[in-house]
Amino acid sequence: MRLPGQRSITEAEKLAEAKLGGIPVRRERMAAVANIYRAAMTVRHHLENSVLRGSDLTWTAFVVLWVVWVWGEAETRHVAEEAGISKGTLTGVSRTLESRGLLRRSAHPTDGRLVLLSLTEEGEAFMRRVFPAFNEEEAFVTGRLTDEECRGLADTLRRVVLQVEERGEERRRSLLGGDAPAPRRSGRRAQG
Amino acid sequence: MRLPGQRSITEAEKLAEAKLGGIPVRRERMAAVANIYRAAMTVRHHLENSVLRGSDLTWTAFVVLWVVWVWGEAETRHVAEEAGISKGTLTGVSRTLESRGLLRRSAHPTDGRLVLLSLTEEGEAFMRRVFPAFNEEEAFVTGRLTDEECRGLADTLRRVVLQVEERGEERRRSLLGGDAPAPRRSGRRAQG
DNA sequence: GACCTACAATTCGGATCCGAACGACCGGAC
DNA sequence: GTCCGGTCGTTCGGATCCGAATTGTAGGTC
Repeated sequence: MRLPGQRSITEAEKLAEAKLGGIPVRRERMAAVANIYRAAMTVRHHLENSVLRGSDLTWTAFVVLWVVWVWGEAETRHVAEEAGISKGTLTGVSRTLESRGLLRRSAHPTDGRLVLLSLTEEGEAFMRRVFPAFNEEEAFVTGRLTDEECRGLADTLRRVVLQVEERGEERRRSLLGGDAPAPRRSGRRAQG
Repeated sequence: MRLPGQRSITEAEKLAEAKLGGIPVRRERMAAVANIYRAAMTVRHHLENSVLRGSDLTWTAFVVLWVVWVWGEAETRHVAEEAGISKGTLTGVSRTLESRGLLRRSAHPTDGRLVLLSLTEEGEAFMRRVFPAFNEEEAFVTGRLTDEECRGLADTLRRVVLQVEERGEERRRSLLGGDAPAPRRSGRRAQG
């Protein structure tokens, strides 16, 4: 059991504490969000530079393969949603994976708007071979946690995701106060 | 108190369970890593489309500003490390921020190799104005967690980061078995 | 001085990445 | 049939993003 004073606060968090002396801050919330993102990037970096490097796959490409693998066959918008990328990004990633022979893109039999993604036999073989190694590294990065801590962690994080999925859109609307959201500086412009 | 059977497993996790029936998998580890990344992307997306959208700043640009803000003045390699991006990416991001008048780049007084980053007065004012709103959204996304759960979450995630930081490099070396890591398919080639 | 190793930021090829605009398609109303 | 609102995937401008190659400086040794 750790006492609060023994937590291993990072150097950056200490500096933030000093800088924010005069500003009211919800420090536990700040620390929680900062560490969610830091852990995610650290884990991604480790996996990209261990198991994925040998196959020259990016994290995103692997996630897309994984989603299609467990779903069997899926419509692109659902894959994009589950993989956490935009539809436009998926178009590019799935083309890359198709060119490597791992993914197949086929038309929906009755709805001409839809495109279905599925793994080729080579893609299936790839996942059967690489996923165990991937899972080994997942075990490595969580090596300082017990099984029960992993379950608790996943459960806690699911509640964060659920909060945003169920209340996020409403929240963003109320923050804008009815105004239309500002367009991004980058991105496609109206027809020239 | 939740019982194991009442955890809100996502649909994808159920499908993975079925697909992996014949493969030995450390399921708690898989769920932990998957939810770390999913939560990180969900939170990032919400913040980019709420407080950051109005200022037309990306998450990465904001993180860089934040790091420089709490550090006061810092060398670029340290900022890149802390922000979780490569030095090359920081060169581009800091140039973008400089062009908007939020960040200043200055030469180190004695070491000509170093570049120091600091906020302009406009950048300081920006952070004093935007950070409280950012922190409000951090509180929103963690709204279903208690203060104590946030502290526990941050503590658990720090242990994941620590594991990779302290053992990751050695681990990646041993996985490669002494071989040099394969180069990425993308990236700069030897001089043509 | 010349030379060399170490380390700094920058350059840049290729791949992502977002999201607004867009074109193709669906399905119901008329 | 034609229209028309809604929903697909794709296109594409601009910004990231990585990391190997490169350029430049530091701090020696000779």
